[in-house]
Amino acid sequence: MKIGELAKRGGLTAHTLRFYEKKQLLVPQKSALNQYRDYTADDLATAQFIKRCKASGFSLEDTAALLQIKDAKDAHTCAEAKSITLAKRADLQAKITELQQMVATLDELAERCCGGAESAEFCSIIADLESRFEECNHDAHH
Amino acid sequence: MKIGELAKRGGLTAHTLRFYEKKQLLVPQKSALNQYRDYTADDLATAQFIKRCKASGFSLEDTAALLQIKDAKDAHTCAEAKSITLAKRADLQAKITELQQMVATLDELAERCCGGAESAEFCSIIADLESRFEECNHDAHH
DNA sequence: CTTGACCTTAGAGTATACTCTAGGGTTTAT
DNA sequence: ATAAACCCTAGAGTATACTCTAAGGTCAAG
Ligand SMILES: [Zn+2]
Ligand SMILES: [Zn+2]
Ligand SMILES: [Zn+2]
Ligand SMILES: [Zn+2]
Repeated sequence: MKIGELAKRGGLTAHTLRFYEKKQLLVPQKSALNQYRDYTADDLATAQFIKRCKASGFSLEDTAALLQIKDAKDAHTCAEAKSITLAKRADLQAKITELQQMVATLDELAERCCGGAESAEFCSIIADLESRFEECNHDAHH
Repeated sequence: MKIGELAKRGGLTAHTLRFYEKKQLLVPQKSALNQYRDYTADDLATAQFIKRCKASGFSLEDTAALLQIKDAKDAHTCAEAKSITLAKRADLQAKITELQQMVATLDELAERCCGGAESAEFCSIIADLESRFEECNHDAHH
């Protein structure tokens, strides 16, 4: 099938498919006649594999490694696949922890600010970011 | 003070300070004599304000808005500051939820794979990503 | 046979936040 | 006075994952 059909069936764009090809993730045959890309059903399966990798949080680099395993299973091991998976899990968990810390900080910032239409002169958020750590002085502007 | 001193005292690099200047976050005076940047104590405070914004999860764009409030408090309100803060909180929370979903998926992938040195032919991780959803066939390679 | 839909390539643009380089001038200390 | 250390600008490079454009060739329907 041509690139447009694979794009439609795979739920991605022709641009993205050409990008994946440049990255060696999905390299189709080319028609000898007109140089159009000619994708097979296997190529569609690979496109879906890539989408699942993405949905699971893998980078394109991880995905390339997983594709290598998929395409030559005998030459690879469960250990490799699991190692990639657990490494990514650890990455994401670290990122989550970092973001949760930020959310906690933002909660602290927000909960002490009145959020009103008054001047920010006594705003606790600005004060905290300035490291003055004063209370949002409500008496002063309410 | 010159850029190197502010960098050292603020815990960032001169490159970063020039970058922030290009982004209009922190624009110092320039010495008439030699065109060297001339930072004040207030500029140092601003650099620290920016660092705290970053640590709280704000983008440089958010930070620019917060700096505008900080530098003209009378012209801004608590509502503005709180709105930026809560919007960022929501962003980060959404990102966390997305990442947690990915971690859950990775956990499912990993827990059924033996992680052994055997061929990946029957690896549940690869099978799942191929959407075959088989069990990691341990009998086959153990 | 023409029109519109689709295909090709190479390369630039988007977003975020830096990070670094080249080429050249200034300051400071010995 | 000279060398190390520091400063300047403009612009390119890094990372990730696309996204789009320009200029042109091909295909299918009426
Ligand atoms: Zn208030
Ligand atoms: Zn406030
Ligand atoms: Zn196994
Ligand atoms: Zn396995």
